[in-house]
Amino acid sequence: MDIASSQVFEAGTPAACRSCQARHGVVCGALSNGQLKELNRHSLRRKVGAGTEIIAQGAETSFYSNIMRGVVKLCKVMPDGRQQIVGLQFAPDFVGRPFVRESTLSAEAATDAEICVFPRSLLDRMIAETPELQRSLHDQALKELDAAREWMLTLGRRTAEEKVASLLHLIATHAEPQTATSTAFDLPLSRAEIGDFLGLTIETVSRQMTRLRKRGVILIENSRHIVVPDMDELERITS
Amino acid sequence: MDIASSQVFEAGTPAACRSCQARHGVVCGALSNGQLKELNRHSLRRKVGAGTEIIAQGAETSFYSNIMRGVVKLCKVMPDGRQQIVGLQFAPDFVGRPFVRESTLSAEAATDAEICVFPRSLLDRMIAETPELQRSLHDQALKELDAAREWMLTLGRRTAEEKVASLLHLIATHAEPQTATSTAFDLPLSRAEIGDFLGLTIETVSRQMTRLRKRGVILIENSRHIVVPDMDELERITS
DNA sequence: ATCGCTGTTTGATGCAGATCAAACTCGGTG
DNA sequence: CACCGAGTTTGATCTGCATCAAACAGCGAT
Repeated sequence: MDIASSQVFEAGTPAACRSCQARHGVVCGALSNGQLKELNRHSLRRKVGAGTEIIAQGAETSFYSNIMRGVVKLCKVMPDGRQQIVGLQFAPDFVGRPFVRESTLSAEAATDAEICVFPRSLLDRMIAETPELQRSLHDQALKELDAAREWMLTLGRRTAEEKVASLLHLIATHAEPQTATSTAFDLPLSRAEIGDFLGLTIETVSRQMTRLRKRGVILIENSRHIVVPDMDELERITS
Repeated sequence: MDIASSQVFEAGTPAACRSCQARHGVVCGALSNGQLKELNRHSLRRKVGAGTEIIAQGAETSFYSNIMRGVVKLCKVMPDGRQQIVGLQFAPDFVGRPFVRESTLSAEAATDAEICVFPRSLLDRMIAETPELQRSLHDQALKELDAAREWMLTLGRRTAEEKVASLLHLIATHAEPQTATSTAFDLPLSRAEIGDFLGLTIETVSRQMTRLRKRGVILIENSRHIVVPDMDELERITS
């Protein structure tokens, strides 16, 4: 399950990363053609199944990734097992903590995903040489900081109903296919994961979902597929 | 009360910022002598009283600051008045959101403080020209991100008692004068502010403080001055 | 001193969400 | 098909924190 396993960089075939050449991803967009070529020689595109741990909490990291497809959750767990999701990342986000060897959180694929994996040492060097890349990662860090703080407000001050509505709004906003007002999307998270993101139990999440359904705010096609007839209505509940 | 008032930069006397020359602060440590001189010509050291709003939520910001002394709280408030503190900043932290015109949160002096104020346009230019400054601000953003995520765990998954212990631990860690195991410090926050940081009410904060006192974990010399006989004991409660 | 104001503590009661428990759904498997 | 197990929903009850209410402490102004 460990993406960092040595065969990735040593025994694996370092295939060119076509997506990166196409300038997807936070990292590749900021590089020169020469750098991109070098990065491609040492990077590898990987498909990972839902639930795969990409980075372990407390472990040394030897690589960074770009998310090319799918959703990755960032998790913190306490010694007694209590758990909190502290961020959701979507393509084309960057995963990894520049400059610091040890990760204070775990990153896990929430859905099946494709990621583009770079050796840490190489990317650290490129960051140091490329102000534009530094800037690009700085931007992402600030974006994540805003998201984290917005979520602190949700965790600290919103009711269970508002929390669930906020989560649905967040997912809907990041899901691609949207019509004018109505939106349909797949939830990348189970009820348990939603609970861990919102600081609630499974049961409370479930109850709030059915309350929203009974009020006509959402349709639950199945537990993972949601339709929102009117996004404004959902946003209103968010507060 | 508005620090950004025009007289600061137009009518005020732009005194040299001695602290910055001494390389305090996140910004000044990363600049060349020439840049520092230019920055000094346009920056101003200001004393602000506790409660002064430095940046208003939703307002355009025309300046950044370095905290030279005191504590600054970062706040988000909801339309209905519910409020969440999303960060505490101590000297020599940087205050302001690079690259973005409008602030999504307010910054307010929690204690009497001294800050070093720079015009936004000038510092933005220096960031663009100075990779080391970019790096320095990037580092701070990552540090704040780690802190925000750690606090998300506290908000989502810790009990009231653990929350209060976590806050005391946080403050104790950032307060300067510490003996080997025992620590004494001033709380920079009122009970109401602590509640807004922890997602609790004033009453619950107060009750948990007296519980910790009765158990001998802390001494409350007065409501703002705390002694922790054994930091390990406090840390244990934090979980 | 006495007043009045603001912040804090303490007490009594209520309720949102946790916990405990059981039924239901659905996709996979022998 | 029946069976199983994991995930989800629903119901009954409990509890930690919120809410409502009142006393208390500190402190500047008169």
